[in-house]
Amino acid sequence: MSSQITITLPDGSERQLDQGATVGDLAASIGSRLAKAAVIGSVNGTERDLVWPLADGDQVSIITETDERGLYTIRHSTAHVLAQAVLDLFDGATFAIGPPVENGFYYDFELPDGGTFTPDDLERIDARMREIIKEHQPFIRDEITEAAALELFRDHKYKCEIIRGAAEDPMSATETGLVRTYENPPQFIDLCRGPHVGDTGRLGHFKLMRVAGAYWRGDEKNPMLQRIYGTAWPSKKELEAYLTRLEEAEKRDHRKLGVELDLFSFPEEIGSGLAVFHPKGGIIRRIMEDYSRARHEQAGYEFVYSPHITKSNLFEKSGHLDWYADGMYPPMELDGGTEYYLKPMNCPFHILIFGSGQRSYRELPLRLFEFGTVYRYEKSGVVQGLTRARGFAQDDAHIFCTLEQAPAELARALDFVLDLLRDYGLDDFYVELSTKPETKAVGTDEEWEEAIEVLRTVALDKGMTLVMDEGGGAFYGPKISVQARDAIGRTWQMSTIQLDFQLPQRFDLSYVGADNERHRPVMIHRALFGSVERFFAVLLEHYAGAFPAWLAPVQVRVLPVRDDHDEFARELVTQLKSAGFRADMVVADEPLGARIRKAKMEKLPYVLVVGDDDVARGTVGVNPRGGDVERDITIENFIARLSADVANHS
RNA sequence: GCCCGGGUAGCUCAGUUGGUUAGAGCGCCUGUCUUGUAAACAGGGGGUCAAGGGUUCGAAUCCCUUCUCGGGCUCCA
Repeated sequence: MSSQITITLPDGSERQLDQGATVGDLAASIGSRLAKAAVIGSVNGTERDLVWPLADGDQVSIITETDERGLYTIRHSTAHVLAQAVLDLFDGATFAIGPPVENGFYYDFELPDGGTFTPDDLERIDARMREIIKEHQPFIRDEITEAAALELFRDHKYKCEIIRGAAEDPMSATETGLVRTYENPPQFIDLCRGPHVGDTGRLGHFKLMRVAGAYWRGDEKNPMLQRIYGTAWPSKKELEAYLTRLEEAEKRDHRKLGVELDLFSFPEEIGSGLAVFHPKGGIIRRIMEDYSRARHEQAGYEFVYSPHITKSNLFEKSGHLDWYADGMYPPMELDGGTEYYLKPMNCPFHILIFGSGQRSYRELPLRLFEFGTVYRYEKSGVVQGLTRARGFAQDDAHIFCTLEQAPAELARALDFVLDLLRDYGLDDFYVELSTKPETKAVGTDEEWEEAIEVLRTVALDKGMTLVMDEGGGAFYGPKISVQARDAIGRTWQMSTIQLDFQLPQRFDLSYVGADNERHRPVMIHRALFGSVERFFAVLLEHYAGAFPAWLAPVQVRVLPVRDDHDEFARELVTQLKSAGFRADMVVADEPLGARIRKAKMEKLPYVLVVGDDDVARGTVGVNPRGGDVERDITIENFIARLSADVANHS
C-alpha cells in the first residue's frame, strides 16, 4: 500500500507526491519559482485552487500569473476584495456580480436610498482593500444547499436572484440544489465558482479606476447599479506599464489631436455629434476620399449620387422605419401631410437606381458607389467624437449580382477592402462573422444560414482568423466585418460586407436572365471606411497625428535662416508646389529653433532649412520627422525622396 | 435615454470658507532682434466665468433647469 500518488504533467512526465498533496505542493515540488508564480491549477481539465487536494492519476498543469487564466484569477480575486471593502465600509450596501474583464475587473453594488460612490469613496475603498490584502485572508471554497445559501444571502436580493437561477452570473455556477461559495474569513463570503488565489496577500497591484452606472443584468428596464471598475496585474511593473499605455492612448485621442492640429471641431451652435472639418483636416479627408474614388473606379464601381432627404414610404418599404425609427431624426411634415426623413443610410436609394429600368444579366454585377452623407439620431449618451457622430459620410457601395456570382463578388470585395486598408497603413486584421439577430430580423432561417455559409466560406478561403459574433448581423442579412489593430494594439471594427436576400425582395428587384426569365438579384452591402469621419479618427489615432507624407496637410515647411534667404525660400516653395507638393514657409521673424519646434509640434514630415550655403549651392538642409538632420541635399534629390514617400504611402 | 463627473481667454489650467476692476503659460497682434536645426525680448488686445432662473447686502463659487463634454450602461441599420 503506497502513501504516494502519481500525477501526470502536461509534458507527459510523472511525479510522485505524498498522499494528500495539493496543487500548490505539486508546484513547489517542481520548483520554487513556479510555486511563486502559480495562481491556480488545472486538474483533469478543471481549474482548481492551489489548496485543491490531488488524487492518484490526476492530470495537472500549473497555471501561473503569466497565463491568461491566472491573470483572470488575480483580477477575479481582487474583485472579491473590492466587494468585501465596500460591504465593510457602506452600511446597507448590497452586491450583485463582479467578474474579471480585459485589463481588470468590476463589481456592481447597490447602496441604500439610491446612494452613489464619490471619488473620495474610491480612495477609502482602496485603502480598505489594501488592509484586507495585508491580512492575508484565505479564500475558502465551500458547497452549500440552495436553502442555506438563500438564508446566508437573505439581505442581498441580487445574490438571491442568482441562487434561484433567475439571473445568470458567469462567476457563480450553480447546479441543482448546490451553491458554491468562497469565504474570506472573518466576515466576507460570496457566491462563486472560483477558483481563487490562495489568500488575499497574493494580490495588491491594482488601481480603482472609475465609478459608472450599469443596469442590473444589462437591461435598461432594471435598476441601475453602481459599478466600480479597477485594473489589476501580477506585478507593479505591469500595472505601471498598463497605466502608461492608457496615457499613451489618451495622448493620441483623436478629439484632442483634432484640436491641437486644427483638423476639425464640433461647434456647439451646430449641435451634438455634428462636425466641421477645418482646412487641414479637409486636406487629409479629401485625399483619403480621392484615393478611395480612384481605387473604386479601377475596381469596376460606378459612381452615383442620392439626396439627403426622402419621403417616409421609402424607409417603410425598406423596413428601416420598423426597426430604427428611434434612431432617425424626426420627420419634416409638408403641407399635404407628406413626411420627409433625413436619410440614415443609402441602400434604398441605390436599390431605386437599380430598379429604374429593366436590368439584364449582362449588366451584372452592377456595383454602385457613393460617399453618402447620412444622419442618425444617436442617443445623447453615445455620441463620441468622430467615432460616433450624428451626421457622417459612408463610403457606401451596393453590388447587385446573381446568386451564383455572389461568392466571387464577396471574395473580390474582401480582397479589395483588405488591400485598400493596407494602403491606408493598417495591416493587422481578423474577421468577424455576425449572424442573425434574435429579434430585429427579416427572412427565413434557411435564407440566413445560406448567406452565413457563403460569408464563412469566403472568409476562411482568405485564410483569415474568423471570430463569431452571434446575433450581431443587420436585420436584412449577416455580415463579415474586418477588425484592424492599430499602432498601439487596439482593435477597431473597420469594413463590413453584408449579404442581403431581403431588400431585393422587398423592392421586388429583378433582372432578365439568359433564359429570358425574370430573376431576383442578391445584394451585397459593403463599406470600407464605414464612416469617413470614423476612419479619419482611426487613422489620426493610429498615426498619433503624424500622418504619412501622402496624407499630411503640409508635407514640407521651408525655413529661411535669415530674412535675406526669404527669396530663395519663396522660390523653393513655388518649385515644390508646382511639383505637386503641399509646402509652406515661415519667414525669419523669430529664431530658427523656435520655428523648427513649431513645425515639429505640427508633426510635419519634412522641415527644410535654407541659409547662406544653400542659396550659394542650390541645396537644402533636410530635417525629417523622426530622423536626423541632413545638410547640403540638392533640391532634385529632396523632391525625388518626397515623391517616393508619397508614392509608397510611407 | 440612464448613472457618475465636468464646462473660467483660441488652447492648457489657477481662482481659499461666497467679498473690490477674474489671473498665468502658450497662441494671437505690434515693435525690437537677423537668427544653421525643438521655446529671443518688450508691449498690447482678448473672458456678460456654457445659457437661463433662484438664494444672498454681495455668486465663477451655493441651489434649480436647459445645453454641452468626458467615463460607463443600454444601443449602434
